[in-house]
Amino acid sequence: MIPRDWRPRYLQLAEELRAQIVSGKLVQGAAMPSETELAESSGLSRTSVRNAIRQLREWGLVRAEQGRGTYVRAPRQRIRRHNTERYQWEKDRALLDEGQRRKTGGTEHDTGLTVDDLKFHAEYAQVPADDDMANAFDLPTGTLLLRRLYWTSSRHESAPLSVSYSYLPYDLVAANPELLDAENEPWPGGTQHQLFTVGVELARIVDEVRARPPSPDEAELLDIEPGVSVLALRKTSIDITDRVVEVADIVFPGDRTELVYTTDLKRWTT
Amino acid sequence: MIPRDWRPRYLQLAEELRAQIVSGKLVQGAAMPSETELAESSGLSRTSVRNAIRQLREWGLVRAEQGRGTYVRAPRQRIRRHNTERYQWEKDRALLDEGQRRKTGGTEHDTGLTVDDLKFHAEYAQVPADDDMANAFDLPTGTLLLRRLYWTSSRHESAPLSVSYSYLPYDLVAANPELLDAENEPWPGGTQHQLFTVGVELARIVDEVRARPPSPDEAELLDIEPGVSVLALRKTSIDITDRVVEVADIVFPGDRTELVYTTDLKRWTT
DNA sequence: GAGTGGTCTAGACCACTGT
DNA sequence: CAGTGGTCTAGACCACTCC
Repeated sequence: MIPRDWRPRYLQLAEELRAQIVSGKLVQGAAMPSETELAESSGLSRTSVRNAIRQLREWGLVRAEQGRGTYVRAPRQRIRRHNTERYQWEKDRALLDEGQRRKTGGTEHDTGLTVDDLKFHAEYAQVPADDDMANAFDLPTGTLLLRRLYWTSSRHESAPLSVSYSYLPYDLVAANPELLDAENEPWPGGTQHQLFTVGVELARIVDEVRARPPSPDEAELLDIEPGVSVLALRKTSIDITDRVVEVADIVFPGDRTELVYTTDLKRWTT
Repeated sequence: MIPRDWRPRYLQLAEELRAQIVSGKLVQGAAMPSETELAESSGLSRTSVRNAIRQLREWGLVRAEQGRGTYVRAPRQRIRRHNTERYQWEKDRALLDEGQRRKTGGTEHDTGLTVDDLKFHAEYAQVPADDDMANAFDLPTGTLLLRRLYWTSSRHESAPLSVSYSYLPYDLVAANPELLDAENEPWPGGTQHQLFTVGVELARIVDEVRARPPSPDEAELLDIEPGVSVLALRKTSIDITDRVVEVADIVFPGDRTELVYTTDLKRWTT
């Protein structure tokens, strides 16, 4: 006797379609049948079909585009970001000469892509610190900050791998006017070398990691479907005088990013 | 002239309700009006009301219970888990005598709660390694593992703060039969002391952090609504002979957990 | 203009919870 | 039992895209 399937029918449909996608029957980039077609072929109402498709979107398997159709997503470029090693590597690199610094950046480190595969975007602005930033920097609310918006995307994929807002105290970086101009990005050697030019050496970096739903803006920028969360990283850089010198809010698409941290433990001395 | 509100009406309703919740007009724990009531009072169909409520659930603001009603969620116990410091602290603690080890555990460290506020659950099983685990341990598929399921919850909140599957090579821990019995949990001094009793000293711990939608089981255990992601942490412990001795998959509710990592940087020696 | 996904309606039956 | 949320139907109109 065949056991009856008591799951809701829209879920059954969602799982049938999922099976077709993972098995390759529906190839990546291909258009799915329209909702009306699916309703007819499955014998369900369009409402139920839409419920099924909502599932598939939350699973990150399909992308729906208003007026065009629903498409099977390509499996995306995944990033593994080894932050512990990355930060030390960036610090070491800040002392190299320009030629060596120019050779490679942090993102290539993570993705295995070369500089030529990547498109880089930077945008600078001067903003007063809101309460949150003032608190993060331990400076008065309203203190002038340099806000830098970055994103980097692969040439093969339009959506960026991450979007990052980096904040620096304006007075700190104004000592080197070149740091105020977005035209100088991508800066060889990155932020740690930029800080080096104004006499700052980092002592430690604190990463706070959360998962949360994307804002509408973030969902569009990162090209993720509603229901897919983002990894939100707040990175706080502290220099050797115990002063917070940079705060960065970095947002990654949750479905293709992995953050890796290594903790080295001190030896027992028994 | 008042600008017309072009957003969908279900979203407008969702935001009205959100405003009532954050302003405290709808107090935490209180029942929301039923869907039928909301439909009447808002002049929308029940379908649209349900769309609005789905939004509120994804925002983590309300909980819907089949047959009972929809309730405003209490703001939840948040955890900030300082893993870098925690792991070193656990290592140091493993060398203390039992009385001192018994005093406190790792979870209190994170939450500020005392031992008495916490309920602890442990469940042991022997399982053969699947491909994933075999790969993580660098052992043949099918190797016998000890699988330990843990969860800890606050007495004031039924849902656990995290759910953790910890895997150990069975042969390794079998050297101390006490380690095979879940009755000995919570073990004073935790896993690092358990490993100490079989002669293992950890050299480093690698954490891999992702965000993903919860499995149905996880959603129920952690009491999160569909659409709220979990933070999934794979923690790999490596001993001083470079052998993987523990792999733990730990799942946190994304809407109330923050993982914190500190990277100490080496001084420049210019 | 034809076809797509997004919104919306007015019903219906069901499983589940409380009394 | 009545009331709740979960599923489902058979329609409708809209904004959008592409031809």
